[in-house]
Amino acid sequence: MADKIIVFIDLEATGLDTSRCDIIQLAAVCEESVFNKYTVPQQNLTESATEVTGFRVQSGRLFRRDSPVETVPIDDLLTSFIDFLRSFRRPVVLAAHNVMRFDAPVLTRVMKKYDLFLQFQQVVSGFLDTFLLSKRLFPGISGYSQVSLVRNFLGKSYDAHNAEEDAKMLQELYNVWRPDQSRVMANTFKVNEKYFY
DNA sequence: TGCCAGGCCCTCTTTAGGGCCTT
Repeated sequence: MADKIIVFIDLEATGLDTSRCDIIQLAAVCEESVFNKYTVPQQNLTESATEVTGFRVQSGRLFRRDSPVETVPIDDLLTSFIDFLRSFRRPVVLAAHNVMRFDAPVLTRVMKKYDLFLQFQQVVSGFLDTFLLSKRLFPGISGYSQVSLVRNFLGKSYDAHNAEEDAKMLQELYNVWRPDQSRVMANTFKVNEKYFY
């Protein structure tokens, strides 16, 4: 684990169905390095995703809360994300909240769809699930959503469902928690193609 | 027509059900 570097990520998507949703925003944070890109999804957002994320597509353009957002094609987003991860020149562990139930299946499926999974697998060694980690670290607290964890441990509210802000807050939480290596290892999972979606 | 994610975890469990967490 010592040779690895943890990159905190978050993605916003058109819905919760990991077998078919499209990525809208992908963000990654590692100390002061930040990656954040948007793409126009190919399918409509579910009603709840529109409500929760504030994204909508109109005339082929992406808007968040009525402000236009600069976008790139999805394959550009994915390749530049891999380039960003490769720039650390160390095996990367991608950390996200509930990553095993959402971000990992989506990322894996989409990387495979664009023939980028092998490249992805070459730079990413595992996924660290901070949702599972937080439940092990702090049993019995009132809730484990990222919003409630940020409120309880950092004492602030933030622009949730903006992937960049979510990733930055997750890094702050992790830095406050300072979990020992055995806890981190126990909640880190290998990258493979067998995610259920 | 009517449905619409789904695996993990917990417990008033195991011949099961419901809540959590992600968008």
